[in-house]
Formats: sequence, C-alpha cells, structure tokens
Amino acid sequence: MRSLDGKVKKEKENGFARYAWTPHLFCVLICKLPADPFLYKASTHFGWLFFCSPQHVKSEPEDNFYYSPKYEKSLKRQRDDDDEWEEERYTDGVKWKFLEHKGPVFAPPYEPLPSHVKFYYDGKPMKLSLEAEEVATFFAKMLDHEYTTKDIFRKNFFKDWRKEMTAEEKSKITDLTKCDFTEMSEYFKAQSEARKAMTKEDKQKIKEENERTLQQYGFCIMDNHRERIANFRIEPPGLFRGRGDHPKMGMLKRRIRPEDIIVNCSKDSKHPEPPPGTRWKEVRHDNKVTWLVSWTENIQGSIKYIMLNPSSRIKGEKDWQKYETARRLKKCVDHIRNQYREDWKSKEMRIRQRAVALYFIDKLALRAGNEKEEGETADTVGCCSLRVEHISLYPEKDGQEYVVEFDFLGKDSIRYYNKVPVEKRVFKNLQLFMENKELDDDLFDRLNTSILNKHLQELMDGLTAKVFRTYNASITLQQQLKELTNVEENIPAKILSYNRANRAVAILCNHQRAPPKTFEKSMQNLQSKIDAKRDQLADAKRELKSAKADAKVRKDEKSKKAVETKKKAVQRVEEQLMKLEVQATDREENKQIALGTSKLNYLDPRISVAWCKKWGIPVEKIYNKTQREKFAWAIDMADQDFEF
DNA sequence: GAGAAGACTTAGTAATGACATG
DNA sequence: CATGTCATTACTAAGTCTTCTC
Repeated sequence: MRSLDGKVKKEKENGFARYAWTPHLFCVLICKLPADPFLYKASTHFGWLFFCSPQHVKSEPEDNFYYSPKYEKSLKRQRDDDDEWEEERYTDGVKWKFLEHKGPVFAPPYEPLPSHVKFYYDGKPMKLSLEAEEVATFFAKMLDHEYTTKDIFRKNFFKDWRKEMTAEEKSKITDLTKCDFTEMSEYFKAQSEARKAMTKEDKQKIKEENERTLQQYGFCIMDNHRERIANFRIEPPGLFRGRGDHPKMGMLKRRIRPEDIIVNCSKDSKHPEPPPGTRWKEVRHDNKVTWLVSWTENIQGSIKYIMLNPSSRIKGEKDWQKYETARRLKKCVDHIRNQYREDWKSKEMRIRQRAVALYFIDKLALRAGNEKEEGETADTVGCCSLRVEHISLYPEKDGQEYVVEFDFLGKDSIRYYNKVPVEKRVFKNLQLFMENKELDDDLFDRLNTSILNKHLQELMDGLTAKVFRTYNASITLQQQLKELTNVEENIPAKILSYNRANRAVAILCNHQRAPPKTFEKSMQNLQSKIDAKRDQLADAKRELKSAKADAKVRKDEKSKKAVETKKKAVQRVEEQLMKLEVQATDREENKQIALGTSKLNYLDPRISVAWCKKWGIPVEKIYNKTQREKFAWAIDMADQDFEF
C-alpha cells in the first residue's frame, strides 16, 4: 500500500490538472443533465465529470489516484457507470463518503532561552522554571505592543502566568511592574533580525521544508478529490488578543496536545497517527460534518475546527448555494418590503419591532445581532441587540426630516456611524420603543434573532437575516457596475469603475480598515511620480511639435515617420499618466475602506466574471490567484449575460 | 421552547513574499 | 545587491445560524 506522501509526490510530478475539462465533454454531458445548472456547470469545475469520460480517464495515469481500499472501490464503480455521478449530490446532511487525512501539525515545542538571556525581578536576575519562562516569553514578545500597557491585559496575563509558576516563583513574583522582560524582548528582536539576514540558501531550505509539510499535511482526500486544507496547523500557545475592549485580553491560550484533539475521517480510511507516545482524544467518523479535526479552546470554551480551503468542492457548493438563496430573495424582496411596511402599523408591539428591525437590516445592511454573554466578550451589537444608547432621533437635522443617528460598535468592535432619514412611521415607532427606557435597555425588547429568523423563514425558504446583506451587496455591485462602466474608457479606467462599485458595497457593509501606517508617504510618492510623468508628457509634446514643424519644412518620408513616432510617444506617456492618476484616485478613496471582505464573502462572483467577459477585462485584473481558485465555479459557469 | 453546544461564515490584522527602486 | 513598498497569505477572533439537550 502506498502512503499519502508517495501519492502527493507523484501527483506533483505529473502536474495533474484536477479540474480540467474539455468542451467536447461539456457538450456531451449537457444533454444528459437535469435542469439544475450547477449540477453540470459546477461539476465541470469540481471534476465530477472527470469520471464520465473513459477517454479522459484513460489519459490520466492510475498513479494519480490515492490508494485506499474504499476509495478504490468507489472509483471503479464510478468509472463503470457514467450516470452514477449524479448521485454525488448528497441528501439528508451527508457531506462526504470518504475522508482521509494526516491529522494536524502541532505547534513546535517550547525552546528554552539560552542561559545568558535573563529575566529580572525587582532588578535582580531570576531563573524561571520552564513553564513560567515560556509564558513570560509570550509577554516579552509583545512588549512593544500597546496591549501590554492595558490594565486588563496585564491583570489577566499575570493571573494566568502565576498559575504556571512553581510555589517558590509564585511567592516571589507578586508584582508585574517589578518584572523586567527587556532582555528577553531584545533577544527575540535579534532572532528575527537574524532570520531576515539569513542566506538565500538557508531561506530556500526553509521554504522547501514548508512545502514538504504543506504537501503532507495540507491536503486531504475527500471523496474522489485531493483537496487543500485551510488551517492544518494547530494554533500555537500564546496570549489571547481579543478585538476592542475585550475582558479576556492577556489570558493564556494554552498549548494544544494530541490528547485534546478529535479526529474526524472515514472508517475505512487510513487514520492519522498521533505523534509517538501520544493518543488522540477521539477518532470519529461523522460524515454529516465537514471538519477534519477539532479541539476545545480554553478562552471561551468554544470549539475550533480544521476545515477545507475555499477552493474545495464542499466550500464552493455552499458558497454557490448562498448566492442562489440571495437570488431567490431578489424575487420576493418587494413583497417582503411591502409586508414590513404594513407591519409598522401593527397593533402588536412585537410585530412593529420586528418590522422596524428588518427595515434596518434591509436598508442599512446591519447584521442580525445575537445576544452575547456579558463579561465574556467585548460589548458589541448588531440590529436585534441595539440599545437605546446607540441611536439618537432628530425630527429634523441638516435640512432632512426624521433623521436617525446610529453610533455603535459592531463585529470586531468596528464603529458604525451613520445618519439616515427614515420614514415618519419608523421614526414614530422608534420614539415609542424608546419610551420609559434607560440608555442601556434594549431598543427591541420584544425581539431577538431567533424570533426574527423564524419570521423570515416563513416568508421564504432558507431566508435568514444575513441573506439580506448578501442580496443587497450583490445587487448593489451589479447596479453600480451598470451605472459606472463607460464603454469608451480604457481598461484601467474600467477597473477603477469596478473598484468604485466594490467600494460602494464595502461602505454599505461598513467594511473598514486601519489606514495603512505608510499611507501618507505612499500617497506622496505616487504624487511625485505623477508630477514627473507630467513633465515627461510636456517634453514629449514639445518634441512632437518640433518634429511637426520640421516635417512641414522638409516634407520627406523620414521626418513624417519621426512625427508618427513622437505622436506614439505622447500617446504612451499620456496613457501612463492617466493610469497613475487613476491609481491615485483609487488609493485615496480606499484609505479606510477594506474591499476584500465584500469581494470574498458578499459579492456573487458571477457578476464580476460576467462583467469581465462583457468588457473584455482579463479576470486576473479583478481576482488574484487565490480568489480565482475560490471562485473557479463561477468563472466556469457565468457568461457575459449573467444576471444576479 | 430556552439555553447551550456545535458548525460554519465573516472579519481585520500581522507576517510574509514578490517586486520595484536606488 | 540592499532596501523599501505593496500585494498576498496566514492567522484566528468574532460573528450567524442550526442542532442538541433538558
């Protein structure tokens, strides 16, 4: 029997294109296929078809397939029966039939500090026990970060650190302010400098080692495919860094051992081996879930998973499904909007609250807002969990009537600030909801996400609050692209339009980023480039002028040619200048806005693909390699007429 | 049917890598 | 070749929604 490693190598050598398909194949299959477009179109991408063409299969050396008894059997079965693949669309929650992987990669063990690197307590050097030293290094590594100045961080850290100390250390080290980690900190800085200064050869060696690990542990076999795993490395121990004002910041995130790990794989696969001398917590065979490995994390007590990469079939299908749900919403959104507007007038408070909340979710793309356990996480809210303190009502503001001002911290403690004019009925309702309430009372006291989602489920199958975000994001992109794309413009200008459409969505969804640290400088650099280009253009124009004058006098072929050359030069420089100017505009407008999140999670990729096809824009200009892998299904599927 | 646990998506930032520039 | 800059990737926290349990 061959090992996974063996197979991996072989596959690399052969440069095996997993998702290849030929037009011929495609046409043959369409005739046989049911109405559901994903079934064949996506299958071209996900490679099911692969097994449908004897000719194609023959062309692939058998060695390309990973050997495992069950896998082998199912492979044969599929090859024998062309129509079988249709059954690969699983029902009743089954996510896979065969799953094999090598388990996780654990964090490297702690390497003790060299003896010359000392920790000082109260000015005196102190040798720490291994356990205490390791936790101390976590703090030392963060010394430059402002986290370590925060009271809560320090308090949590110190409390957890003391738990790792010996009785003796515990009695001695009682005050964090007397701890001096600077020598340790300097040591780590020096280490990272040394790493940067490594020779090319050494760097190359590390790279190769990483590649080996990736090939071994970074892939699994799910059903008939070798799929990339997203996060095959176990999170190393360290100090927890929450976002925003997190009550648990600084707590010790403990080291995960094999004994903490639950492995999930198929019964008849080759099970992953725990490291020598250890054992897994459990090996289970649950094909109703998609994860390969899980463990319980000690900060919130929640479960963490190792799952597949977005390029995998299982993630891709789910993603496609998400956009199809959003497209179904498109068909009934008018009705739903009419409904909630009616509900603003309801006699029942709970229905009015539900209707106003839904209006916010729809109009402002707010998140649902589940309840959170107080004291366990940062104080952030979404729609259903808004409190009175988060909105202000203005019967009139800045020349507009019935203005609601939102100001709250949302997911990741990102501030949402917005002033929106609303319908009078909404305004009156809000006034009513706020009557006789304290600032920290819930705005929607008769509503939560579960009630809201139950209601939505009745309006449309599969409808939940987040579908509105997906729907509004995608429809906005589509509509903005229509509005902003100018037939006349060149490719860079069209891409600017695309980015602007993307930006409109990012603003809608409130996707923010910290302005890059070097933003001002890089902007200045770009500006000086533009200035230089302007000068160059002026020069080129001058040269053209004199060449023209010259040609007028001389009237010979040679000088005419010279004019042409100069003309071309001017054109080229003009284009370059424009490109730079476009780039500057784009960057300036993007200062605090993150486009990535919406591109990756909210915008139906088929809209972008169709747009690229329609205007002859190479899809690489819109999606980088990773994104193209994730959206391969859409790139295969969408033609230029695709409508969301 | 409520609350907890579980599964999965969405999110911003830090680290790394690739490429341009002096 | 060294250095700076920008893009990409890795990381993991923080949401949403579903399922389980009592």
